[in-house]
Amino acid sequence: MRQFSKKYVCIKKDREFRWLFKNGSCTVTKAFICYFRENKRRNNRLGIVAGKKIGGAVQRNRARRVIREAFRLIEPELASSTEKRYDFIFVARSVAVHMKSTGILKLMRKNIPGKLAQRSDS
RNA sequence: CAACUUUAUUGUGCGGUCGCGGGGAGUGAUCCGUGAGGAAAGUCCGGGCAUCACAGAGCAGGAUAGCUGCUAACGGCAGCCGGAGGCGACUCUAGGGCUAGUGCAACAGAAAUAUACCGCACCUUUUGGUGUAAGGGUGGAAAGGCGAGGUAAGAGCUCACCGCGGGACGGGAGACCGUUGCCGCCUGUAAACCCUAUCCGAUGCAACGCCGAUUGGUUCCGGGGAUAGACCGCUUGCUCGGCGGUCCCGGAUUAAGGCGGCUUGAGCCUUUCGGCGACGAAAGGCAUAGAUAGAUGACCGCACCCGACAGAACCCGGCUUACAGAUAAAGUUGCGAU
RNA sequence: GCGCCAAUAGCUCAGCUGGAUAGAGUAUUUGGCUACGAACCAAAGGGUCGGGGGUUCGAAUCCCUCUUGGCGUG
Repeated sequence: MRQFSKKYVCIKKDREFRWLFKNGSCTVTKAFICYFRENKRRNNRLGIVAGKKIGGAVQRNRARRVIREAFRLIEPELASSTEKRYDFIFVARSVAVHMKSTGILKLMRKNIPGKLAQRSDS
């Protein structure tokens, strides 16, 4: 298990990861599995998990970078569309290694906003 | 030209926009410059560095194993010697000692470090005895091989040649090589125990050093409070009595956390000199990651063969393993041409 | 990152020290027992001993190397 995220909007602690896996909602695509839950902070927070399953260090780094880049692009859209802020954890799957970040971004646009809306309705 | 052998280098490149780590400049917005590998890998060896231990020596345990050198050191490298393979360039080689001792050698075979089954010969006699190791067969291995002499039949029993071992002599720095009118013929296995020679203290940056409060734990010290009652420990088993503790404050210690260690080091490049070479010496030049859940991605343009294996985590020297291709040098063999 | 183990039948393990037959339990299949099953009894099949190389007459075992799992350590 390997965890990563950016400095000022990161999820670091092991217990936070566990908490999200247990209590968060999730959505699944071919490239990643996304867990998310509303938080009470000012920022959206990000955590990425790239397990040993998907390959060596090169493959894991690649997956992390691609997901992080895609999240960087979609984050302003999420922030502007709703007042609420969320914690996200992306678990990389082996397909993500061979994808471009634009491909991941499309998957995120397609899946995430809808799911967020669903949760806030219910 | 074809088929090879060896060695070395390289590992998409350039420009633009956004994004990330470290550094520098600035009050600041921001700007400048920099940012993974030959294996960064496996963690198989050797060091540096750090803490602990340590008078010296020995035993035990581990490692290495032709020689001479190189080196901080090595199980690495260079050159040479011996052995094996190849027409050759060349490649591979744990390569000390079973003639120090002990152990092991299944099955087969008469017999496995010793012997006599079938044979062969002689003597007795119809069955044994004696002498043999030519031949047969077994096995990885059967008292060196082969020929002649010799003999009842045979045998290094004797002789010539060859092989191996020892001694002597000569050459070499040494491993070794050569000669020999001398002495011998000894199974294999030490990646079996072991012997000989040389080397080795242990643990590893999650080492180690420093900082650290309104927090928690632990034990100790100092001061104060309480000793009405309760509880715990000690005081011999019980009762009484006694002593210490509980609560508060301060200090020490430790854990989460932060900083250092953290990149200038046996450094890299060029030239000259010494050396067959590994390498060493001198001169000149270069600044080249330092993260701490862990930094390199996305998009656009151009070119081509459309880019392999793959990501630093204290640092070096090697080894081993993975690797699409591209380039250069030296050399061998074969064919053809001149 | 550092330190250290293991790999043998479908599954769980022994054999490795000290070299020459790969074995046990379980599972599978067949037969018996039973009215039928379970249990029990008897038998059978099933092994590149993780891969490669070396030492040896001979390697699951000894040596080297690679691969795959697992453990410890803040």
